Amino acid sequence: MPKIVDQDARRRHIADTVVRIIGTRGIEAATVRVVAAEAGVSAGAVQRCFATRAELLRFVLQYINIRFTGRVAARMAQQPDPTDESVGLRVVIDEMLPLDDERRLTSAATLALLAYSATEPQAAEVMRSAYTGAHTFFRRAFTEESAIGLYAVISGLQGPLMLGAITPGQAWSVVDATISAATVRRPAARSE
Amino acid sequence: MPKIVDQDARRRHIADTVVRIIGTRGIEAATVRVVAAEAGVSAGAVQRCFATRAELLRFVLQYINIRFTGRVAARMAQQPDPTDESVGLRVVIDEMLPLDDERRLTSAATLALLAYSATEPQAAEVMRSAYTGAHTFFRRAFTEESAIGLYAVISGLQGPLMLGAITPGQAWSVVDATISAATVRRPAARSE
DNA sequence: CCGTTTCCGATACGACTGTATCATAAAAGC
DNA sequence: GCTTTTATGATACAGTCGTATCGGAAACGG
Repeated sequence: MPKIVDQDARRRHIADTVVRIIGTRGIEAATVRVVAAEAGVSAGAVQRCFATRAELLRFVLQYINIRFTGRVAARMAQQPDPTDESVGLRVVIDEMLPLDDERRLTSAATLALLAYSATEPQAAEVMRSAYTGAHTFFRRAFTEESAIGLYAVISGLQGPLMLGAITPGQAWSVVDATISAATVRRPAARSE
Repeated sequence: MPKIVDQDARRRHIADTVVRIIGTRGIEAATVRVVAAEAGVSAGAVQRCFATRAELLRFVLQYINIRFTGRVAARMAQQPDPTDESVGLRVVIDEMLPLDDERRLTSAATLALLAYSATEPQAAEVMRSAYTGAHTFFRRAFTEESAIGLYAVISGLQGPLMLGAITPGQAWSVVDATISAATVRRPAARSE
């Protein structure tokens, strides 16, 4: 056999590169050649990892979700009380907002891939399952309506934040107000 | 002079076509040739109306906003009480949500152009001014925080709605709850 | 140490991209 | 009615796209 490389690791490395490219230059710049060059691999390597560009973009979408979960888990692990639900909520929201360059890249890429999903059924499927996952998470603490609303607020704040139309402080104020107004799942948890 | 055509009308017609193309086949499909063919004009005509593709996309972004304003105004004009603020609010929100095929096209195109704006400073400028306009509108009735929050909710509902992850009914429930929880601009308007 | 198998990077291909150029046809001035 | 002027649609061009193909390097079985 020829020199074996860890294909899965390479796929993740390429996906990381694609997120960076889409986040900085847009989805149209994420061509096979550009991705290969930026990732430091040959164009053939990209082709062998992903049969088509559509498959690559779909994988990137999944990868962003997986990476997101991993980051949240990592941050939760080093919290004093990892089981505290409100802390977990805050970490998840914080990780979703484009509050630094790193998360700005991810937000921009996610936004581009959401728009991409609007016209690509297979990508839409991936996006939908990601949405279902988020929804399930928020449903742990809130009613269905509040869960949808909170997720919508966070998603909707990404655009203005990226454009610099609002400040991170304003975004957090809105999030806090939304959480306060949200109805918790178990009324017994609140004194009302 | 040769046969004169209404350039502005042609620009709007092309922009309409571009919205349809982006909404159905994605922004990458909005090439000069495809746009020309779909609009029923020559490629040269598109070139003469818009010097570059970037300029075309920027115009489409502006055009969507102008068209949006026009539609809201048209719907308001045929309301029994066009000055009723709550009715206006509801019309604006209704027009922003992808609740039929027409508005779905616009939402998908807007989403794609927002993602595009994330990496194109000039388009970002247009997007920002559109955001400022919306913000100003919502500020007429609500506090700044509530205005940002309401706009974020509506924006954030577009994705799940387009994906079919939530129903229009759920979306409206969330919007209603958000409006109810929002603090109005003049406390005197409410009995508290 | 030598097939043999497997995967590697490079190259090839046809299609399509955005943009520039250009001959031509149509309207306006007189 | 003829000249002048200008917008028109077609074509040209260099570059890039996604994808298919292929010779050769690298590791294993023997």
